[in-house]
Amino acid sequence: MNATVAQASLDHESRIEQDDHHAVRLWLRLLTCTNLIERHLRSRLRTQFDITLPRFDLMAQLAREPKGLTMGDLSQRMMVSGGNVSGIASQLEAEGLISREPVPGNRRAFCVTLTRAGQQRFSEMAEAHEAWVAECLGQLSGADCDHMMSVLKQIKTDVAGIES
Amino acid sequence: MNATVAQASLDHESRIEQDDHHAVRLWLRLLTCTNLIERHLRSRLRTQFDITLPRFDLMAQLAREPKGLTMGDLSQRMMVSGGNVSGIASQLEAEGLISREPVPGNRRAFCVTLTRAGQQRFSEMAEAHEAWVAECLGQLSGADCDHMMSVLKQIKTDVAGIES
DNA sequence: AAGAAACATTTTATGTTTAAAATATTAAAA
DNA sequence: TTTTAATATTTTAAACATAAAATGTTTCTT
Repeated sequence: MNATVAQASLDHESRIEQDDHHAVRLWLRLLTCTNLIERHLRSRLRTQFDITLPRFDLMAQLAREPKGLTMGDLSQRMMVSGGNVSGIASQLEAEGLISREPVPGNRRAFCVTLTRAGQQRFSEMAEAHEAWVAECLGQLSGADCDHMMSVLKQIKTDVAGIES
Repeated sequence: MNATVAQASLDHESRIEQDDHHAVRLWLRLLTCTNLIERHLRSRLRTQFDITLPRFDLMAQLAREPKGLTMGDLSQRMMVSGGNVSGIASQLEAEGLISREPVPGNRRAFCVTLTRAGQQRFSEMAEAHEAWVAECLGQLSGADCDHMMSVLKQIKTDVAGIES
């Protein structure tokens, strides 16, 4: 990684370089795999329900919180920018799937909830979505699934610790 | 998954439903993890080298093929649309990092290669990029890494088989 | 050779995403 | 009270992404 390292540590360095290469290879495969599935789901949502993945994700967050969420909550949970949530929410509101109502004690915030139509629509989509995901990942053994879950959890922790 | 299934198969069905839930949970974690790392790399590339991930990816493809690639090759390898490659390549060309030259025997195609400056620039970035990825994934044991690789390979195959 | 089909790329229109600026509200400090 | 800082959201500008149309080239058929 650094051409100026002492020759005495060459073995060690080459070992580290190899590990780095392995890490990159794993990363590329991880990325390809995720993109493949994401593309698949995106395409199905488009063709079957004429909806985009971000819109579906926003509705999924709301479905988990019947009491509603603020725009900021949504931004945080979806891990996207506030401006992004703002745009997506506008579209969903125009379609009558969500509603934005002012919060009594706080004139800055809006409480976003699924409308009746939104709940109905989402439950249909969620069922199909679950089946599509199972189609992609269902072939994995329980052990593989568990192992992946724990490794990914560790990665999540590792990455979160970097920027601190 | 289907509310109309016979009661006699309830155990079996509930088992399937549970597996589906597991699949969704795994998918969400996979997505979160990948996004986390991608965001991290994107941000580092931006701050350290003032370049975007797509531009870096395009240069990475060219770095692997010193003889150059056509626009169509790039589109296929990067798994993005041709129009997209066209736009990204224009910018990189304007910055003098790649060059597009006509192919002798085929006036339709262009051969895209890294310029001298592009090679130099990319090798700096690649070194840093590798270290960043290792920072994210380097804590994994060799066994975990190998296991992930094989599981992801299977997933890739499974997903590819769906749309056929 | 002429026309049709396939190929390689670019352009256009539309939509997504982010960062940053702008707007407005609330809370805290002087 | 007035200023300041923090909060919540929207708007704007730029990059990215796709599909579809347009352009030009090559190959195949007849």
